[in-house]
Amino acid sequence: MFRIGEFSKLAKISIKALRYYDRIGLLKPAWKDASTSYRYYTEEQLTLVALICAYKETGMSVESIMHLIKEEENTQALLEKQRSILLNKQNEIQKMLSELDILIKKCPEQKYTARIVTVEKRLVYYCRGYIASVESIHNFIKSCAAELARTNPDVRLSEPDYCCVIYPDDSYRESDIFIEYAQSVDRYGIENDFLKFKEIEPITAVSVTHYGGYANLRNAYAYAVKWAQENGYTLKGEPRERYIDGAWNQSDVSLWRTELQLPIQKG
Amino acid sequence: MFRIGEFSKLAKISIKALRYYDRIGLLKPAWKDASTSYRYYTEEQLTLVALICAYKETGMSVESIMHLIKEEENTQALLEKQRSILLNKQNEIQKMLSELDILIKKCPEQKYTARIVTVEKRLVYYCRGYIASVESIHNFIKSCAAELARTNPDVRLSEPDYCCVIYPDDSYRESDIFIEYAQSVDRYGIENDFLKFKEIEPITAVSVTHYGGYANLRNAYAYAVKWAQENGYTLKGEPRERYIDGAWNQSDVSLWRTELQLPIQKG
DNA sequence: TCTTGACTCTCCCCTTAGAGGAGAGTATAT
DNA sequence: ATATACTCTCCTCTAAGGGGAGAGTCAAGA
Repeated sequence: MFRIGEFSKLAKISIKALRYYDRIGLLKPAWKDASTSYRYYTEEQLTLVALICAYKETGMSVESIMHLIKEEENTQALLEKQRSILLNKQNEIQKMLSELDILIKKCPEQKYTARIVTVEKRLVYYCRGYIASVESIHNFIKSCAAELARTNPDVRLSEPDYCCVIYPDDSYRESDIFIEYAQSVDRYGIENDFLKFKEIEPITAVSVTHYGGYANLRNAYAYAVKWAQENGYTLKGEPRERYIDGAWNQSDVSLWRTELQLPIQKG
Repeated sequence: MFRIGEFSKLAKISIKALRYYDRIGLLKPAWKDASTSYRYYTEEQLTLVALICAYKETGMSVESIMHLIKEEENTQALLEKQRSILLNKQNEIQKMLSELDILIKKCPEQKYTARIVTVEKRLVYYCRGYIASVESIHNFIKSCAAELARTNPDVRLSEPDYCCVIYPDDSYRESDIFIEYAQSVDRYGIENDFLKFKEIEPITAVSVTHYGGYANLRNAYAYAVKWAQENGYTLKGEPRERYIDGAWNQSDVSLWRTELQLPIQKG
């Protein structure tokens, strides 16, 4: 039996970590003196610590390690899950590096041009729901189209096309984004919980087209708002986003095209 | 002027983040109503948010972004620093992935063999200091050798060789590890704050040789402790580690060789 | 003018995996 | 008996906000 300090040196793990693992139940000392609260560990527990540390080397969370140690979950599955987490992180870092390169090279800012558009009153079908992130927006749009085809095979998409997304939530969020997708159609159809029809009010809006990924769509907003301001308009109503070209038809991100419509009124 | 909700939607940033940035001073609202505490933002601040978010896309900390925004530090330098941080993370993830592969493939455990060694009383020079992590141990050893050569050019390393590292700290730590490096020599020399001489007491120890990286040196400890236990010895004294082959002479990690000596006594 | 619903405020707790330290109790060698 | 080393629990801290409670505020419709 070793006291915590000696065990710590033999196991090459900090005392703090041992006490923490005791507390959360990952590794209880073999015996704890009830009167002094001293922790005592056995030499068999050295092997267990080695296993825990091996798992930790993979970047796994202590919670997952706890599952593994107690064999509550399938080991291979958890390891594979961890691998996919790591691959994900790798991708994120790749993205960050390329963003960094853009900043280091001081690439010229995108030039925007604004124009006034009027969107007539028209009939749309629309769906509201939550998406995990803006990257997965086309999956949502696909499921809307599929739902329309399933429940209203006779409804046709109409010209002039109108297809946009608004974010009716109070404020912006990074995840679990609440969105509304709308697409103009030629007639009313059958509604359900997910898919409904409505007439959208006509608006006048300042329109700005953004090329590229969605991360710097903010710049388009900033430009549009500034332009409206300078030209004596005030904003009124929910901004709309029309995803024209994107991951669904263009693999080159720089060809993605998104139109922004900020409803305005004179004054 | 926009209230926080509308500004949040236009800037595509959460209200919580805006309030947080206000609190830490990264982005104060253009005006704050003293009586209601309402925050009001201007359209110029949209551009600023876009910049902040662009920096955030690189994974930079808000603290660094604050420096960049306030132009307190050299922009290019900070960006390059961030790049090296990211490259570092990339390496770590690579390591984790290979550790994961080892676990998934259930590679057979290393087989250890223990033997009893006696280390005679002998004269050593020794240095104590802190190292950032066990990976940088050979740099420390190099600086010890350099110090000896500088201050005691006439002192020779003696046979039988004795060269080891102990961790005289109370317990194990991951970083800022306090170590003592010792190497046997043929005579006393001039001491200074860093380098000293002493005779080490003779010990009997159980010796186990470990091949490979230091991450699973724990297994060697576990084996040695168990072996000592089963053969009726009790541990007594600081474990010693002899780094025989390592990063300094072998690029292939699997060829690294480390000897563990756990001092024991019969009983 | 009143009300109602939407919006905003501050304050508090929560997240990981422990680190650092204070103050008090305990083991062991001299 | 004491000195020193060791251990205990408890507290606060980390980064970047998220979630929610309870209270106050704004703007539009009745």
